[in-house]
Amino acid sequence: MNVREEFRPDASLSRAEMESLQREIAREAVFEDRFDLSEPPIVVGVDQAFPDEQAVSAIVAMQDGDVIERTSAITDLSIPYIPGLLSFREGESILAAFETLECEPDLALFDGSGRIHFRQAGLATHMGVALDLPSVGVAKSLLCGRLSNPPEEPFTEGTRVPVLADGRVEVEEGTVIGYAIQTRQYEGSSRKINPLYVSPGHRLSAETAASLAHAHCTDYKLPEPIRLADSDAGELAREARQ
DNA sequence: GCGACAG
DNA sequence: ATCTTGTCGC
Repeated sequence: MNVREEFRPDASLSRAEMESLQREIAREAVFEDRFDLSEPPIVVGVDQAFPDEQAVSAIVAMQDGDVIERTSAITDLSIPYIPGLLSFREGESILAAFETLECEPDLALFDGSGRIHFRQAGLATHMGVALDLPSVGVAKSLLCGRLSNPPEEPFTEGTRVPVLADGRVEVEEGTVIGYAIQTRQYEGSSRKINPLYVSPGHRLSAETAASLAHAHCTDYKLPEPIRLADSDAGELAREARQ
């Protein structure tokens, strides 16, 4: 796939420059439904693993329930993990992997936040804008924002709670920036499963992002394309270490 | 100083 | 994320 070079994450930028680029990305991002899905749509899941000081990004493309392509890339890591700047640490390897992808995806699911981000430019938003591809952020914990009228925990399976912008997000407070979704839950057990925090990356509304992510959680808590990409990345990381 | 922090 | 064994539950 083609990459918009002005948005390629550059780890040599200063922290202030990274934050400034994120504000530009957020202005470029569209948090409304502006996409067309081919029939049947091609959905890719993206995930990373980190052997030593390197980043492995794996992409799994699925269509109609089948895997149609798998690809990956490995790059050196140059900056540490800093909350809010994740895409600058992991973005280069992700884009490198996309540049080897042969099929034309309709949608990408990322492991991390999209609009649920201090400057509304999380990993899924940054990558979605850089690739001009409809994207969704699927996080396992909440970076910022707050739940709106959450029911009593643990949430029952199927529960969907709006995530609202709080004082830490650079947008009008109360804006719906994503959803907490309980895709799986135990019944009659003392154990509990945490919800997913889904947010639009690019070209999608929060509602559509939630529905699309949820629709791909066929067998497990995580959307299937992400789950498979996670296992691919993990396996490639083991090989890279040895 | 306090609180809060995706992967 | 990563370092890692055992352990609980079906």
